[in-house]
Amino acid sequence: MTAPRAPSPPTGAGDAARERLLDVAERQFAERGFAETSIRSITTDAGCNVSAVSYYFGNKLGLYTAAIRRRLDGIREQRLLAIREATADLDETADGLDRLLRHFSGVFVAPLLDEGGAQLMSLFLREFVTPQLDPGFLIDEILEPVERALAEALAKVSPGLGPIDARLCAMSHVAQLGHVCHLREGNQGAAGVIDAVIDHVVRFTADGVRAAAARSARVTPAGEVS
Amino acid sequence: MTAPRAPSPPTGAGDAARERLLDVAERQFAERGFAETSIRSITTDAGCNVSAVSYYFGNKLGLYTAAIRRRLDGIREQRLLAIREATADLDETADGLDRLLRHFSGVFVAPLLDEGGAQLMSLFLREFVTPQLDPGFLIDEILEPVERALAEALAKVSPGLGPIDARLCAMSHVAQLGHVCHLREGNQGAAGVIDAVIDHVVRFTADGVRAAAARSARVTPAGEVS
DNA sequence: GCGCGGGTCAAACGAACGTTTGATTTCGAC
DNA sequence: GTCGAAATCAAACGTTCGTTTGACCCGCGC
Repeated sequence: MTAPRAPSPPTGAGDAARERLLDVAERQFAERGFAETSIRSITTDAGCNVSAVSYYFGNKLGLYTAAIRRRLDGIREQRLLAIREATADLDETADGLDRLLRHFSGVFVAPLLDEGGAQLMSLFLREFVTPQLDPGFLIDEILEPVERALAEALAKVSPGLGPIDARLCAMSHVAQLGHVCHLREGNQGAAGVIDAVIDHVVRFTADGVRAAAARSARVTPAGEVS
Repeated sequence: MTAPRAPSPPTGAGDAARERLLDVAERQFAERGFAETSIRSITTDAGCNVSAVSYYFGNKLGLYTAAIRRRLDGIREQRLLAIREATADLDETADGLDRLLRHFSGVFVAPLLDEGGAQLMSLFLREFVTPQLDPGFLIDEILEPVERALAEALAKVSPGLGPIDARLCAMSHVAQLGHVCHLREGNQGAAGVIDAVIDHVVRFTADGVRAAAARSARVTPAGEVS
């Protein structure tokens, strides 16, 4: 009698059908959303039986959750790593802010340019707007950690920028990048335009951060750290 | 024999049930999305029969379309009016940029603070991410006209700012405001925090616009208009 | 050779859905 | 009072959905 009928999935890896299901589910959930995608459509594309979903993932929501979780940690760690890389060799010249923003932005939108990467962003955007999981799940798992790390990095490379202003500036930057992802998903603008827009976003944020830092420095007397 | 069984809706207004259906549909579609909301749930809340939907709107998608259309023009015109108002009395001091951004941003997020206004923004966000209508419908109907008008206004109040930079800066500003709407929808941050965030966004964009205008003025010799 | 369990399958189940039908009610015009 | 169209209704239709069932296949240990 089928062992893994329990709510907990059976194994962890090694099953070919399991991976195929996750691949197809990621694509179809991203293209059409959770409710508009049927289990039968996924299993047909994956070349297996409908009962494979309940066998490996318990139910439809389990498959959806697994498809998101499989990618979530990777994306977040890529972004956090990009921040660390850009702030590691900081003791050079004064263009640390520009290098940080440019490197981070490149990593942020990189999935958009890959084959199949845009659909991954679409999957996250959908879960962000129409949560099937716990509301705030994606905020806690990606948005908040990345924004926090970016805020700390901004404060590090921008003398005089207070923590609150750094947080707000990080929000502004992430907001712009997310908007670019929106537009790119809707086939708005060819892939070549993306680079120009990213260039603008990096300059725009850098100018905003510098102005905020200057404003803080004017309030807090110069030479005083923190 | 029922007259308006044709795909075209019967009357235009005056029916109480019709308006009740639109009210309930707007709320439920905003809360749960198109596919997750059933006609029976809407008609039950509206206190009428399921066939009223096909009677007044043809089918479920017709009801959804009517619910969006009913609000779309109003929101867009409010935003465009806010831009015109802020650029009309321009021949005053030099703080035209700040006044424009502050006024426009206030109107943009105003629906969020009303009772029932947040759900309206949620409805638009959902259609933006998971289009049930023609893809790009909302972009053409709201995003593009508003961004274009804002870009023209930015160029007007910012001497030296080229049209392309103006467009990009308008995009950056709208992106930040849309992000605020996202967070507000997810109950992130109390209503009081919104004002502080909007203050930051206005300052942030103003700094970015001024820097872009200064950069353009450096490339294009001063005194030369366009 | 045999048994056993993981993996896969076709088939069916019950529920919920969007839509349609045909009758009934409502109501102003005459 | 009567007629007709608009409006509303209960009921059913056909489809699709997520999920479950029970049998079958295959490879491995003994």
